[in-house]
Amino acid sequence: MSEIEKIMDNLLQEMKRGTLVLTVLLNTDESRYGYSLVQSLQDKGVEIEQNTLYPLLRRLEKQNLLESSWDTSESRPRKYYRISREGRAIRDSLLKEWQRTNSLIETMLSPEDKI
Amino acid sequence: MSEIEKIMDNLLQEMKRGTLVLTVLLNTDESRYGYSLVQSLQDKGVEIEQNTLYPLLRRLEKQNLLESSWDTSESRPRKYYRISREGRAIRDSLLKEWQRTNSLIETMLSPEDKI
DNA sequence: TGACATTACTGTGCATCACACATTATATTA
DNA sequence: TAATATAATGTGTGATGCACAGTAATGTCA
Repeated sequence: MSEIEKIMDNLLQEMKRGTLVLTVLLNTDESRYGYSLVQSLQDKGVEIEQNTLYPLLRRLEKQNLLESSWDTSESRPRKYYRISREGRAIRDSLLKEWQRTNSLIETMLSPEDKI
Repeated sequence: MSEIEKIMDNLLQEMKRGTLVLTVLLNTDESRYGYSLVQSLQDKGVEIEQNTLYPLLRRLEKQNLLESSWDTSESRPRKYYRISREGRAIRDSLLKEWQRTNSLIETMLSPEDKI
């Protein structure tokens, strides 16, 4: 991988980081378990790996943005996560901020701003 | 500051991080020096501090995404930065990725996705 | 039986920003 | 004249958080 590709990768990664939490919070209105979240996010075009998502889920639970419960009725036990009240508040704020930033970027693209 | 506010701050910060580089690259089509960039970005609603921007500018220069030149003709010397050819390529890719992510988020908000 | 899918968890390293601090010069005001 | 504000650039440290590279175990299908 060339130097410039490495730099590009880093920057893309950095950009993705900020959106991961929002993405998760936008997809846990219904209870979800880690593995299924990985699958469905990937289906939607969000590249996320297990070893990124699992620690993230646990962190969000610790911060009380997600609630969890085990389902042991099936053969393989699954840990289900669902967004909490606080999580919804955070999600909405993050969303607002995202949209604000998006407007800013659009503005920066507009012709009068480009000279 | 309450626990939840701290969490919120962290997340907002995290989200901002990924966009800083793009923001800078979108505002250096004309030569700019650090101080003026801070001012104009703040005017546009992008909160950025000197001690964040200056290291960032130097990093981007090191990565050849920005080019710099000193203007010593005025009383106070100023270091001007301008986006490079590689910088433009990176900027365009980042922008595409941003817009792609924005679409994803919009999709996640759509009713059929919310059950 | 062997390969692959499903499901969860962990430890280390690297990159980056925020915060605090430092430095110099000029302009303004007390 | 002294103090303060503004212009302008720089550095060092700490916290955070993801990616990468694993481990582990069960279920399914060829």
